[in-house]
Amino acid sequence: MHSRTPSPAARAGRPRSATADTAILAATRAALVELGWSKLTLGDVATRAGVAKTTLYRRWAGKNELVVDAVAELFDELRVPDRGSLAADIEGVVLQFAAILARPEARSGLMAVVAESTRDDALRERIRASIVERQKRLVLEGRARAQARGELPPEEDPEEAARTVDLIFDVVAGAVVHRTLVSAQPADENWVRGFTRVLVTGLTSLPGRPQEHQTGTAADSPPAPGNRAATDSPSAPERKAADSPSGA
Amino acid sequence: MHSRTPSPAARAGRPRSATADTAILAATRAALVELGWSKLTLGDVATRAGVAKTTLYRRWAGKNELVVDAVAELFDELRVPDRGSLAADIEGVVLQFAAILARPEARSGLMAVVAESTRDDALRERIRASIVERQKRLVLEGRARAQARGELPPEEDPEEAARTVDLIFDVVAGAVVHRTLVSAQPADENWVRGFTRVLVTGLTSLPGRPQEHQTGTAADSPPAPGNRAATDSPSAPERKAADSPSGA
DNA sequence: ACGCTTTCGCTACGACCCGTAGCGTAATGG
DNA sequence: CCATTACGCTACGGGTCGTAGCGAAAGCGT
Repeated sequence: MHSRTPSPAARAGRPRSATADTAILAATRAALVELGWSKLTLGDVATRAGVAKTTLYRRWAGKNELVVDAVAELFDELRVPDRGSLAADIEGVVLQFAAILARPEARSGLMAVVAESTRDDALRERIRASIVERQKRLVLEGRARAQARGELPPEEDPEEAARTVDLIFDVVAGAVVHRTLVSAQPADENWVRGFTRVLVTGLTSLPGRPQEHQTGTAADSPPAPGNRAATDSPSAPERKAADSPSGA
Repeated sequence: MHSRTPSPAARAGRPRSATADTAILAATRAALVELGWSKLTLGDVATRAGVAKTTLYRRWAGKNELVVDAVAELFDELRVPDRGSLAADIEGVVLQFAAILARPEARSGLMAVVAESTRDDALRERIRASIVERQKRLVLEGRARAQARGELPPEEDPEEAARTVDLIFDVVAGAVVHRTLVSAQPADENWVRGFTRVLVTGLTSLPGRPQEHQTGTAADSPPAPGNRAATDSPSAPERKAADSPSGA
């Protein structure tokens, strides 16, 4: 063995410009603010970033993938503040989420790529990995903290717990998105307070597993409801060519 | 006064073909299914509908407005079934809503126009009037029914009540949309049951104006959080030219 | 220092779609 | 029968797409 590649994915030749990546993503967000999704063109982004249009196509397959990466960076700042109670923690996270969605580059970009992802499985997976999964971790973190405080009981059935996390996540993210983008009204403190009150009340005051009273089978869902924790390690965000310069 | 227009908006000349309208909207939905939003072209829709491309532009300002009208018709079938209890009624409506969102023409079309509406106020108003408002009426209907049953107390402060309706609407619609489009998992009976349980528990088991126990002021929200009930009567869907052939 | 490899900037290109103008024709109402 | 409006059709300039091809630049290994 003579030619050992010193580090993975640094094989040979001229390396990709890292500054170009950040410039392109920043230019994409700027273009989203000024033009919105539909009028954003890759040629324009390339000009703003000071690179050639062909460079863009060498790194991203198209507009969709580029915008996903550009928007994903906006969610890097999300944290779970320790405010002392479950309700207060949720309020804090929701307010942060709402603040991000209030920015025009997120508004116009995020929903557009989600819409596109309904016809493009690879794109949806990219969104899930780079945006959704990061948010879901916040829910897990908040639950762990609430359990440590004794506000929530420790989970018994892990599968049931996972389903609850998914439910909470859909409710929280969905409500904020709908309030912000569809109803077009600010998710300000008042709204977040009312929303959190309903959510926390609904979560804490319902018994662990009440009764499968009416409709029928409630807990014997088949073993594979989704594809939880089955699409992770391989086939990362899968850039067009090779390396993965996006923050990560 | 001699030239009395016999009926409003039927002034003179050749009337617009009503069949063409339905054909165009149906063709739009078909194109959404086959091509999705991004690859849908107006020329293609015109060909499918058997009309000239210019006819499309005489009636709709562009792709956005056309798709809004085409998708809006999908929501005509929404009803509030009387299942006997608030929880069961909500489950019924949510399941209907989920069924509509499961159709590909709604998935790819709805989110795309919502995304576009973030930069186009007229488009957002069109969506609100033709889609959102219709759904919100279901919430009002369900609440009235629950009040008649005694499950919910009659509202005291009408402004507070309106705010609650908006909150419920954002939570329900947002959660279903997020579950369906972002998480990309079916909003089936099991999920709807769990979601409804949390929502109904949160709504009913919180007293009308409880205690500002931990987080702080919970009820003294300022009087004007949004601009409710201020954009209604004038400037209807405002087609491009004149008449309004969409179902209505 | 020398190649080898990969990236970069640039130009040019065919293909496609947009949105409109113009024309002759069809369908109503007065 | 005439004014008015809608329709189908064709054609057009303008813009974007995504790719190909080229020479030059920037690293790595020997």
